[in-house]
Amino acid sequence: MNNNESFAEILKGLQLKATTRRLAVLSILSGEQAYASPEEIWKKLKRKLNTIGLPTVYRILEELSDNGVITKIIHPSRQLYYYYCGNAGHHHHFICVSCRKVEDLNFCASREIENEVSRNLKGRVLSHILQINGLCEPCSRKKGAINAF
Amino acid sequence: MNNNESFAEILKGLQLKATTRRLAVLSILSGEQAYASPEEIWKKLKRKLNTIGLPTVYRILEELSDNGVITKIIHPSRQLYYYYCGNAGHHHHFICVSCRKVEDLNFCASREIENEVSRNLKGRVLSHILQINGLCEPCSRKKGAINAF
DNA sequence: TAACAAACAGAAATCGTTTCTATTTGACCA
DNA sequence: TGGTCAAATAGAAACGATTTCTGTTTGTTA
Ligand SMILES: [Zn+2]
Ligand SMILES: [Zn+2]
Ligand SMILES: [Zn+2]
Ligand SMILES: [Zn+2]
Repeated sequence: MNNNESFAEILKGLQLKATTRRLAVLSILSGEQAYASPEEIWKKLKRKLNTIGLPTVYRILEELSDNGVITKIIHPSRQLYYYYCGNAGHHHHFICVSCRKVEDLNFCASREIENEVSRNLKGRVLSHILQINGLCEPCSRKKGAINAF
Repeated sequence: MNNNESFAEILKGLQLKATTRRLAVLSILSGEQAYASPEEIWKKLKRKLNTIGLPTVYRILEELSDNGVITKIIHPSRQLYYYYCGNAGHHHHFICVSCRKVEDLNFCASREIENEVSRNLKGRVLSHILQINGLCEPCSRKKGAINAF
């Protein structure tokens, strides 16, 4: 089973049509080594498709993100970025604000948090954000990398 | 020492002038029970000051947030919100996406994360986000509250 | 292959946020 | 207390990432 077929399966499972556009977005994104902006993804898509609108890219990225197929990056600049992470299961990310590399963290405090919220606050957790912003090893050696964002 | 005086001290410590505008922003924000948007804060400021520009509000909020005096809320809608939290020391928040209440969490995984990043990834942590989005106790009882944001 | 809802293109609008420049203010000191 | 100067601000304007809208196309199912 190649990537396109497995992506089609994923979309079908979410009751989303396996359109050329959606498969192309997943193909591009899964080939990226770093998180990418909607416009960057759009520019790459235009090379392989006759026509593709930027609003379509926004819509597809949001759909896939809402369904957990891709990850939305919370960038300090507040611009939107997305990343495809093959790692199944709930986890969080260390992102490099300089070169945009994404690395998995094997840590999540969701249990402790859930306990505290439900016990002390009697509230209901809908979602949680845990993201570490920093510089990856190569970037932390470069002087001035921190100014790049 | 009243609030204004202590806020002036804080600003002085940050080498920021204790201007009428900055003190007014802190006064408004410290009286809020919920996180507020720049425009909402601006509207309240206009009631107590002759003139105040919206760009000024944005600038002051960002300054105070950068210096850790107030907290920036990472809202699912990606709009900017700020909150004044009197609780000194590093901590994180549970926010209600319906009524905008903010509650403190006594939990932060920064040590574990720092260890994992520096040991496994050899990277450098610049900042981390940990925020729990949900519904507070009263809102979780109301039907339809989840649709309010 | 026909039918229909879902998905899309392209243009346009939206609006939260930032930039810019002239003016005012606050901190400091004589 | 008044003078000085950099810091801070007002107001207008621009910005640009994101969203909305409408007519058209596409994918799925039978
Ligand atoms: Zn991952
Ligand atoms: Zn988690
Ligand atoms: Zn707090
Ligand atoms: Zn923390």
